[in-house]
Amino acid sequence: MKISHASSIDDSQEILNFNNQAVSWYAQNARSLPWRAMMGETANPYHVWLSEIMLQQTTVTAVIPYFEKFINLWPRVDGLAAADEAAVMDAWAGLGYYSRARNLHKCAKVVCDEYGGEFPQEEKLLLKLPGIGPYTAAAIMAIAFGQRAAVMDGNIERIFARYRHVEGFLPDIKPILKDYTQLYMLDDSVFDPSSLAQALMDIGATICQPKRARCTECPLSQGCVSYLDADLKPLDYPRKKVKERPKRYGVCFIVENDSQGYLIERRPKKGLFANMYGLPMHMEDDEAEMLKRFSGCEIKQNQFVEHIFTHFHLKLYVVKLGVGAFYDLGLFDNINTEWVSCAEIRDVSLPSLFSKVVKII
DNA sequence: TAAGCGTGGGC
DNA sequence: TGCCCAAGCTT
Repeated sequence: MKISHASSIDDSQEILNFNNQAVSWYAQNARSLPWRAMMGETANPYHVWLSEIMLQQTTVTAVIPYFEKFINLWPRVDGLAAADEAAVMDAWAGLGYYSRARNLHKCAKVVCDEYGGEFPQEEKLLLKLPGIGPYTAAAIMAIAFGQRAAVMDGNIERIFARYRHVEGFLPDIKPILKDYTQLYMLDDSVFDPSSLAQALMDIGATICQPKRARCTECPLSQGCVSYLDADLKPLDYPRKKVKERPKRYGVCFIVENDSQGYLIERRPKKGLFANMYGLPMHMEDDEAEMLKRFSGCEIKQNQFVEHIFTHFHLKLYVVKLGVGAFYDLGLFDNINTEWVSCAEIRDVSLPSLFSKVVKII
C-alpha cells in the first residue's frame, strides 16, 4: 500500500479522529511546565512568548531554569523592556543563540511602546516583531490566544511526515507538511487550538521521537500510514539531507596584567557570540597555517578546549601572554576590551566556550 | 536560498 | 567517543 500525500486527504472523519485522539491524550498526559497554563487556567501571553523564544532549537530541560530566572527578574514585559540590554544578555549567558536575547529585548520594547504592553492578537502583527517567525507567531496565536493557527515546529513536522508518509527530504518537504497542519488543525469551534498544538508537541517529544517511536503507546497510531504499512518504518521519516561539520581551529588569549587582571572583550553586535563578553580569540580554517601565524607565542599542544557548534567543530588552543606580547599580535584593532580582576573573571557571564577556557586557566 | 547562529544531553 | 538532536529566526 502506498498513499501519496495528494490522495484521500479530504477524509474529514479521519481528521476528526486525529484531533479527538490528540486532544483526549493531552487531557490525560500533558506535561507540567512552568510556562504552561494547566486545565482551567488562563494563558499568560508574556510567559508563552518568553518560553517560545527560549525553546527555539533548545531543550525543555535547558530552558526551565532560564525561564524561572527571567520571570523572577522581570515578572512582566514592561520590566523586561525597561531593563538594560546588557542585563538581558548576561541573564541569557549559557543558553546559546544569543541573537535571540537581543531580539527578545527589542521585541519587549516594541510591545510596550507600540502596543501598550499587550501582545497583538494578530498573526501578521506578531510576525513583524523581532525574533518572532512563522512558528512562534502561530504558537502564540494558538497557545496564548486560543485561535486557530498552522503551528509547525520540528515535532509536528515529524508527526505528519510519519503519519502521512511523506517521502522526500527536509527542508524540501516543508510546504507539504505545512499543508497538512492547515488541513488537520481544525477550526477553533471544534477543538481548542492551544490543546491541539501542545498535544502534538508533547506527543512528538515523548512518543513520536526522532530516534524512537513508541507506536504502541501513540494515540495517533490507528491512522498513521508509516506505522500501519508493514513495508514502512516510522523512524525513516522525515528524511534529512546530512551536512558535514567542518573543523576549525583557533587560539584564545589569556592576557594577564598584574595590576588589572584579565582582558575580556565585548564582542561585535553580529556574528558568533554577538554582543556577549568573551576572551580575545582568533579562528582559522587551517590548523598548520594558524599555528604558523602564532608561532611566536608558544602554543602548547596539550593546552586546548574543544567545542561543537551546529555548523562547525572548534579546537581552541589556550595561550597565556602579557599585554605587550598580545598587542604585538596585531589583533587589538576593532576589539572592544575591558579589564576584569582575577577574582571577577569567574563571575562574568560568558558563553559556555569561554567558561570552559576559564576553568583550565 | 542557504548559511550562520550555541549548548547540553542521549545513545 | 562521536554524532544527532531540541518548541527556528535572520540575513
